[in-house]
Amino acid sequence: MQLIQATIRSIAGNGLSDTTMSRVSKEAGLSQGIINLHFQSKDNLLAETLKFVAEEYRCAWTQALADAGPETVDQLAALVAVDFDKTVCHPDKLAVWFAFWGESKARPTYRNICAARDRAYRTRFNAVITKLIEEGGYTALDAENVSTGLSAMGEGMWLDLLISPRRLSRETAKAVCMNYLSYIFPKHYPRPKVGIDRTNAA
Amino acid sequence: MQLIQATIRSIAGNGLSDTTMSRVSKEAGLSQGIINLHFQSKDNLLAETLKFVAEEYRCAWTQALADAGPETVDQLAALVAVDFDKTVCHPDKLAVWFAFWGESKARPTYRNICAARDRAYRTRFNAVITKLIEEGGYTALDAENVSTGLSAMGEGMWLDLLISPRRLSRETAKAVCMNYLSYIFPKHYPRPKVGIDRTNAA
DNA sequence: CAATTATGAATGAACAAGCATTCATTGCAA
DNA sequence: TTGCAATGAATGCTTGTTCATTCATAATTG
Repeated sequence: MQLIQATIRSIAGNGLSDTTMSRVSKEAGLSQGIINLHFQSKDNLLAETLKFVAEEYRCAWTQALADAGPETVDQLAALVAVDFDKTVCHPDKLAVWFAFWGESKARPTYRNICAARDRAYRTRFNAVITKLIEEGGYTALDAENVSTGLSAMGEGMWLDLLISPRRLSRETAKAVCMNYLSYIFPKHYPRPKVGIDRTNAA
Repeated sequence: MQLIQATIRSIAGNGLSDTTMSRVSKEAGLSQGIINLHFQSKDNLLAETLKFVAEEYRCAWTQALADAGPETVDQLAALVAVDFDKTVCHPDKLAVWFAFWGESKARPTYRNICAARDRAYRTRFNAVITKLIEEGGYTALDAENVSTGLSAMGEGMWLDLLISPRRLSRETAKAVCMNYLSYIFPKHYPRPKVGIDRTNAA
């Protein structure tokens, strides 16, 4: 939807607290009243925008998992990779996530949408990691611990990509996560060559 | 300062976009005009609030480093621990960080404060990790990679603590980070017993 | 086939509510 | 009396929302 895309751009460009009805409709090239016509209220537009981004994320990892094939190793690598996918990890989308996370403590609506996304993803994530631990005989590992740490690392990378995109590229961020995997699951992921790629990708 | 504390509580309770001058002054138990008297403008109050939290964080890790003694192993453990310290990792403070991170893409003022905090911290963090790599003869490790990953994991944990404080305690979050360290620096950090503590700390 | 009507999306001026900011006034301590 | 921190009513501006009106297209009619 044209208006949701305009909202995403406005949040990225003006911040959530300076995202007004008139700015969004101007961004969309439409008139003032158009948002209330289609979304009833501003609150609703914002909730729908968050839902849109969350749904896009869900689709991305579902598809990635399907494309990865039957091997658990590939499935886990695919789940990590999707976090740094061009669409999902777009600067504007990152800004949207952080904008809503910042408000989520005060707004149950936002928090619930975020928590639901998290639950769905983590359930699947946990299952893949549990399977890899079993298949690989990594008896010393705890699935909950690994999945909590790995997904936290991914989210922290998003913050770095949001705040200092100059210092970090999506590729480098992914490489750092893969490096973590290579230490946790040494039999399944190659230890990358020393040094992180410092070429600055757009 | 009384007004900055009130601002922190308001951001945590109402969100940044519903944090108004009247709400903050009411929260502080003072009158309408008081903020402009002491801080000139709302923008300035918010910037000072962010600076306050950033400064508090800087003091915390500086002190932690001083208290840790001369051993590099202890220094790194102290830097990880401080992220989950009761004061620094307080729910309201987390809400403040995420609120400003969410706006930072649109507001250079906020972004600069965040980036400055990041630079100072990461320089020190990197130095400690570099030293441990040298001392321990971990030739396969790249300091930049390890420090990027570890600090990202810490920030991701903050998000989990903000969104789902029920699922995760500060202690558990720290344990997950320490588990990462035990895989990266096996000679220096004990591998914790399997399973993460799931007791739900307040 | 042309003329007319019906339909629903889009408009933008108007409105009340809430906002940040100002400043003449107050209260209090020195 | 003096000096200064604090007040809170008043101000002008911006916000979200409404709704009578416009516009473009589809359906109906003679």
